[in-house]
Amino acid sequence: MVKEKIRDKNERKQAVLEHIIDTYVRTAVPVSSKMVSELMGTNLSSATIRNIMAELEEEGYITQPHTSAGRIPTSTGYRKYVDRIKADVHIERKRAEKLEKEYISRIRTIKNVIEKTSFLISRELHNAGIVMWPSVSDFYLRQIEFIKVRAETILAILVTMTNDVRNYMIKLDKDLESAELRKIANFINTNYEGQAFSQAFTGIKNLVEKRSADSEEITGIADSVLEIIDSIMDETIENDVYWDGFNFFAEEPEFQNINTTRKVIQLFSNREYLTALMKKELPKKDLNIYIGKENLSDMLEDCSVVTCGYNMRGRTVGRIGVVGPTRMDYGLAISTVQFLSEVVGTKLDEI
Amino acid sequence: MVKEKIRDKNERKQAVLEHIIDTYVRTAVPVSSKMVSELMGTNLSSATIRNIMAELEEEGYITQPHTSAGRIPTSTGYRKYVDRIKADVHIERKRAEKLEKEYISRIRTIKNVIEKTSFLISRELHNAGIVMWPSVSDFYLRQIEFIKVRAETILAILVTMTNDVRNYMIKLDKDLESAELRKIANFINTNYEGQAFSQAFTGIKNLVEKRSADSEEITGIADSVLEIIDSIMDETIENDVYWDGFNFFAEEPEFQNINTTRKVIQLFSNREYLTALMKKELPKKDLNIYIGKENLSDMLEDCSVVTCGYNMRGRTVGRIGVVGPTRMDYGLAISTVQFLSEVVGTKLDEI
DNA sequence: TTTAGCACTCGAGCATAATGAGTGCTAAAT
DNA sequence: ATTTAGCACTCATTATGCTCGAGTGCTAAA
Repeated sequence: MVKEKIRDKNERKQAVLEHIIDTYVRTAVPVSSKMVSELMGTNLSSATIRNIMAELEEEGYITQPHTSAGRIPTSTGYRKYVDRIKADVHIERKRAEKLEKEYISRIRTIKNVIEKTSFLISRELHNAGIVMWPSVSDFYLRQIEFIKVRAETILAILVTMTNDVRNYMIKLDKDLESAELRKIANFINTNYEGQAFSQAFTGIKNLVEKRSADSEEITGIADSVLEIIDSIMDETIENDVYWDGFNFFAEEPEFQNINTTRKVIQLFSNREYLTALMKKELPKKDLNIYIGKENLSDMLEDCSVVTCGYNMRGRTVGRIGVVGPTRMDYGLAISTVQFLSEVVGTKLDEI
Repeated sequence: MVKEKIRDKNERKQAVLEHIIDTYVRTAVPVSSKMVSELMGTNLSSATIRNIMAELEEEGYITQPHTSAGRIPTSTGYRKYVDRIKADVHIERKRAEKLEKEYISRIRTIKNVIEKTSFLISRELHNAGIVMWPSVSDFYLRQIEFIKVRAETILAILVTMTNDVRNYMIKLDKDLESAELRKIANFINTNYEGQAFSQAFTGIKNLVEKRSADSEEITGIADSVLEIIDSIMDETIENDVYWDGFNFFAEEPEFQNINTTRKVIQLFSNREYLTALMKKELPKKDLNIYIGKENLSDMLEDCSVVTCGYNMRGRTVGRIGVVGPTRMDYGLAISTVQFLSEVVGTKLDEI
């Protein structure tokens, strides 16, 4: 019986926290006990709510900007809220269908998917949408070609199964003839089409290093092949980040604060940080959420970042996400990012 | 004699305007008559200066934020100032040498030049540096290759004399064999290496359309060649814009004003506008300056834009410039942009 | 034509007070 | 034991009035 009561109480407390967060997210104004009391269907007076709110403040979930103001959630408060809702957040069928339809036209390359997705995230959530490309080494090889640009310099062109194209200028120790280059390209194209670049490259390296019989066509120039492959592998390991909708920040009331503004601009002026942030979480497919001060960088201390990995052929190869002020509709953000990460996965597999 | 006096007077008036502008640009604080009187070496009292300032205000060159404040320049004021100084602004030898030295290392491609230049502009002027790429059709052909990606789809790869690479996916009406593609590439490479792409392409079109004897190698597939050339020409006509140092805006006092801030963010969130702005001025090599309200767009009404064309092999093919608040050191901006546009020209010709 | 001198204007800074939203605490009610 | 009515208290916000001083415009004298 005692246990029962405690659970009741905790649930009520939780409900209060949720109401505070929901309305604060909507209005950007500190929430009063009276407000919460009205929102809770149960007829609890504001005085009771005040007691509960005092406890919530004690526990660090909410805080007062000043004595005679209502409460606003802390990072910890948002965290508790998010941890509670994240498991059972689901996108509405209608929204899901509407979003999926946006991918119908002109989605032929990964680039198309990346751009469309960051656009959709920013439009739907009114915040900056960010998308990390798969590393080129995770793409699938359709074709590789080498062009001799001048003595000892070649241009390697990688065409992926998704029709994205990458090129790398490579300086070699030894000069190669166009015919030799064609031989190498031919060897790779016939034996490795459809494989991931990383896989293809390690495959080639193994074969060449072992001087395997399968690679007799290129035995004479084995060293150069290894040199080429190594150079390309160096370049293809990077994950680029693309974003859109930074301007939505300017519309948020948080933007009144010059200091916050400066930090956000700083953030979006230096590519590296956002890239590092997403890269760190890359291997996992899971949803990941950093709220306010949970972010290690000052630049992000007034922001939250919600990201989720996406798969290509069953492997997690990139992440998509949203960056916005801490006062963010986490439910919507989670459901949208999570859903779109699935869509990105399917689209990538479809093309 | 009368004429002589009037010139004296006008010159004095001009000097007052210049002092107001110089100090306002430095301090961002309205300039008082006392201040100006001290700055002018001549011993004119503040009362006299006040009379002159009243005239300047009458004529629309300066304005008062409020009755008991000093004066700040208007767009017209800046304009008059700029028109007066722009002819005899020259960069100091030392600065010029220092800037030129920055281009020593790792400048091998146009991309390197573009990125270095926008970085230098933003660093030197503490404002956003913008650089418009030459259109690909103005690049010089080192090599062109075609890769057959699948039936009726080919990838065209353009390598420029500066080692920049562009690729375009082209859908054809008719299928072509790899051998045929190689023939076309070969034809172009042997006959047009070193020429500007635009020139090469029109040359090819003429030849092929006339069924000239010089093009007998490719007569069988003339239609396809024309189709390919047309597709590429469509794509290569664009001028991309690159920028850097947007974050410097956040440090200017103008940034305290949320409204200005919003507009500036809007501006940098939509690529098209800046591109259009520079494109419009492209054909001319001249320095171009838009001050405050002279800009047609609201987004730029608190900003000024200083741009200058740069040449490649004697033709103006792109522009570089700076975007900053109206309160900008125009002298420095003009000399830097002008000088760097020359440097860009030489560097492009060198690589 | 210049300038000293002075009245005038107006923003900035500061103190004071009223208002009211919202709280915390206590004592009574359930 | 829990809830709540009631009330004192706090403090941001707004308004008001005040002084200070920077800067002006104008006038009359130099």
